[in-house]
Amino acid sequence: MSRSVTVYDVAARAGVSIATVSRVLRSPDAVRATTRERVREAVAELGYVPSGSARGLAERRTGVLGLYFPGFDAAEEAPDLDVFVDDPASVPTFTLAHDDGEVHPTSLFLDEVLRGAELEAWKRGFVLMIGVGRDDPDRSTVRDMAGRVDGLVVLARSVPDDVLARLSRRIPVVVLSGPPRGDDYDHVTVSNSEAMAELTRHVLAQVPEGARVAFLAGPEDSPDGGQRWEGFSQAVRAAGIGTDAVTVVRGDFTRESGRRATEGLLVGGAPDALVAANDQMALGAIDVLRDAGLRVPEDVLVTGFDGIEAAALSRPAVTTIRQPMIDLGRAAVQVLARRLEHPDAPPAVVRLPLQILLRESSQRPS
Amino acid sequence: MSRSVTVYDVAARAGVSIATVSRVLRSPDAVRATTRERVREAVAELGYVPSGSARGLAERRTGVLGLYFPGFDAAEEAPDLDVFVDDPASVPTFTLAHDDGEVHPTSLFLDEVLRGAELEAWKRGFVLMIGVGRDDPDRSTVRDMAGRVDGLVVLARSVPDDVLARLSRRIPVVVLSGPPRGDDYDHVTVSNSEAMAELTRHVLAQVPEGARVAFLAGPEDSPDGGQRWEGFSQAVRAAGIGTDAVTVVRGDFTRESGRRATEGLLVGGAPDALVAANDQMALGAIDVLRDAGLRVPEDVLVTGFDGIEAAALSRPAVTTIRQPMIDLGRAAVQVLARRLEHPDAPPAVVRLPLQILLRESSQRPS
DNA sequence: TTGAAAGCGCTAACAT
DNA sequence: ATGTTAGCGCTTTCAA
Repeated sequence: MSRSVTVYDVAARAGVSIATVSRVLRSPDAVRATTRERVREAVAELGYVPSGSARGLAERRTGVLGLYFPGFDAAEEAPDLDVFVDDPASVPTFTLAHDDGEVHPTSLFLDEVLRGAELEAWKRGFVLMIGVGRDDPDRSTVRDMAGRVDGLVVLARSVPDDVLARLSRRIPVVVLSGPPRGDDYDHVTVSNSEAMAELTRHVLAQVPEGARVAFLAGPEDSPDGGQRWEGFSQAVRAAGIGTDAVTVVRGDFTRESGRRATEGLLVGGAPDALVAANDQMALGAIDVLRDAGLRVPEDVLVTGFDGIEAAALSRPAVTTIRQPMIDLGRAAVQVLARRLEHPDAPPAVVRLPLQILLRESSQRPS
Repeated sequence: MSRSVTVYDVAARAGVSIATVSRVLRSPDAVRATTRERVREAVAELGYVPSGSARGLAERRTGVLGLYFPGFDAAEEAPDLDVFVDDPASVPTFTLAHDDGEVHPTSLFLDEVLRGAELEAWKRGFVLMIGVGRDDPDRSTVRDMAGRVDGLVVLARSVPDDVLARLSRRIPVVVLSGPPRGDDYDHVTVSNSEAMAELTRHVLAQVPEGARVAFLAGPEDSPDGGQRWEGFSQAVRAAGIGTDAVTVVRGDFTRESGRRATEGLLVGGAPDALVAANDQMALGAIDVLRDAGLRVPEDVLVTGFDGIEAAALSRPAVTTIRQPMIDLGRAAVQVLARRLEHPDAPPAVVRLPLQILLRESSQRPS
């Protein structure tokens, strides 16, 4: 591990020039079979692994694609972990705990996007670098990444506009999820509003004329939340429902906020249907409805959005709209790869279909 | 996007030498304030982003750590996704589906390890590169990675021994999860067998003398499965239970295999307690027990292993042992970072505590 | 088919 | 405080 083995070492060992070593690695057919073998042996004997940095520099491409997320953890929340305790005996081998199923509602979304991105990157011969945006004043992480990759996928709104603009002067950038704005980046997104409108129609079809309908909105500054609201309100308007029959309460996408908002809602009397802007809040709403003695779906229809696992496992199972998470990741990398091949193609906007999953919570028993 | 901006461009623009530009970026205090400002302006105006390859080459370190997994997807299973349809109208914006909660039991484990690794890497100023092992004859992905990173975390058994040996000549390698073998790598792992023994004792304490106990084992070649079996059998022996009172059936860690194995088990009569080598199989077992009219935990005690979300959400909630997944990732990166600082320290083995989560499925109502 | 040599963009002595 | 310059390890013409 002292000094790394280089082309020079391999060349010397095989009795050839470094150019030949390079050729054996990159275009083996350009080298006579016997020499090729000699070089390969030297490579194996020395345990040679080419330096990615040197390659990247010479080739002017790194073979790496980047995926940049907004923080899926609060870094400051994570207690320091220090595995190097002085007294090994002080580390228990297990701990016993009574547990009532505390479940971390962490970003399954990002996990799956990541999977899709990795798969597609691999198919195209790239490896994937990931970075997470934390409260990092100058966004040094994403800039670091930009210097090391051939292209970057960033989640919408995870990078300030000016930083993004700067990075995109060096490498192509694809913006994932979130409303395509009229910028010059490639976008990959989903049809939030259309799908929500369709789901709303499905709900409205099941409630009586003049029923009370409620919308449980997300935070004001969420573009996804905004699009979902638009889809809902459009369907409601199209159904000729007056605004007085519609109540809107707002949460912040957490289950707890769904509970609070629903409690507020119930003060004015229970609605016949409750359309939530995401699954977590829908689950929170169901908690509160149940406590209030209301049955879902018999008394109140409830729907969510996202397709998280808890929505499927909950009783009643919650009707929702699933994001094509894996495909979002795959599509983003595809778009990036295409951009690398055609730097001057016009900006692309790819819109992926959502899947509406009809489950118990939205089916009024007839 | 034509030719990238380099130090030379910045230097020219600011009217200084490239060394000064480099200094402004790396040790700003070594440069007079006015020059520093001039350089910074040039950087901003040109949108300069330093090349990671060039840096890596000059510095002899990349600032990147690698995480290599065994394939969490069957690449060949994934249908090709091609987002560039000629007729955009052919792409639906949503699809409607009735759904009964099919849940993908994918590797939550790896997702969380990844999170932990990324967090710790970030704290230490590294970025993370990830790679997935697929049926790739010459393991080119992991070798590619090895050339691009300063250190590598590999999941146990995801890389053949000879390949690993070769990579470790270039960069330090940490092996994650799985039994530490007497090799020269650093290892980070958990106390599978001790925790399983403890859980088994908990179960045995609740069944009558002479009760029938069953173990639902994992695949033969799984080291984790093996260690869990050892913990179980050791506790059973220690309790003075004869081998005739213990039945062992084997599955492959999937829910379906848990069902099949349990069906086979029931042919010989229901056991009083069923200890499964993972959660999925425990859930499958509960499916079958319920269908057979047996109640959990009243008639049969059941336990799992892993701490997946479905185990917490299922009714009855399943007693299990949770892997400290995030901490595994964090610890692996810590060990790697330490190795980078002390290349000659003796190989470390870090063993993280497991958490036994007692839930309904293993508590005989008294 | 092979070798010599010129970069690739940066860092870090060493000079000034 | 700043500039000059020699690498870092590879790829890729261009010659032989």
